[in-house]
Amino acid sequence: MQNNIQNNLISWYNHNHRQFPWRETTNPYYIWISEIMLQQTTTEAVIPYYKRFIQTFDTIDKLASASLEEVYKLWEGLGYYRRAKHIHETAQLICEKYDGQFPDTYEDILKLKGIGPYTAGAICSIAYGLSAPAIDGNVLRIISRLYALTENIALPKAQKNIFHIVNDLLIGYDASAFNQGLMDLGATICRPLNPQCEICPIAPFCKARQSGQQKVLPISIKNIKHKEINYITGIITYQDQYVMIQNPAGLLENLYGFIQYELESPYRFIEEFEKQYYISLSLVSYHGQVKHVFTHRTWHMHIYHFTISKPLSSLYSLNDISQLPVSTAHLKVLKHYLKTIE
DNA sequence: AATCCGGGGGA
DNA sequence: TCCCCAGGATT
Repeated sequence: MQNNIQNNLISWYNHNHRQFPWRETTNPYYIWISEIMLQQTTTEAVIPYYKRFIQTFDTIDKLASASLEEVYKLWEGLGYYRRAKHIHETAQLICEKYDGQFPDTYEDILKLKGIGPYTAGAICSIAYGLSAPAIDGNVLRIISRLYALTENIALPKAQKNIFHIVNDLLIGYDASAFNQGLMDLGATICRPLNPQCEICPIAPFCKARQSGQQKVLPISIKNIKHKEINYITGIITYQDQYVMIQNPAGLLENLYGFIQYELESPYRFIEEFEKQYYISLSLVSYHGQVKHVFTHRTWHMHIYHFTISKPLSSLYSLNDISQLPVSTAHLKVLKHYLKTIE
């Protein structure tokens, strides 16, 4: 066998690849679910969610007939909740349009909601053995080093260039092993910091290593803007029940949480709440603050306990709440609040 | 092209 | 702290 990038990588992958539950199947439905969960999410975080998900919905049909709420609950804590919504919608579309069979061409797969170029390529190559690139963060880094590319890989132009490079490399080779080989190489050897070039199967072909630039490349410069927001977060109770609302479109869409306003005083919270719900609030106590960091913002949630004198529609007991999909931020708030009233 | 969309872990 | 992670949709 010829000694080249492709053969070295594929052979290395076949002998050294990592074990994951989604690598025990080529069922397109399972590969699809795993690839959606793996978007911007570490493999270790995905494992328990993946197992639980396919155990609960072992067929596309069962996923399609489930309620959206049930799918959100299985996604609770994983983040990027639109993924759950898209998976649910897409399962229903597959049942109607494709008779419950996951589509098997790149074009059809790419049309599905929540599936972009990376995920379409991954599903095509892993589930169907089709020759399609799957360009993720690992591949951008590896190809940048392999060819000593000096462009900023955060830019779409650089990413398109890399797509074409991988597309050419793939022709005539095992796309599944090649694509997954790049992922494993990026995760274990060609890591962002301190790449292990001594044991890399494609080191002889690496331009960055040849020129001593392996600790400089890739160039990856991103614009980061981080906002900090203060919230008055209201724990509003009626007897032993809590007011929880479902978030509108935007951050944490459709997840449940406590009512919070971007204000500086709990007294202004009362004004705002009464204006919106026409129910009077009594301020009872302060319970400290909880910080939650998102990628683009940080919430400082100042927790106040209020009571209402008559019931509101969205009241839930603690037992009810455990059945609702709730954001990690507000699960932290609830836990903190309960600890302070022990 | 820029911005939004979560949460966790490593250094 | 900062950065990254098997990215995609929207504007």
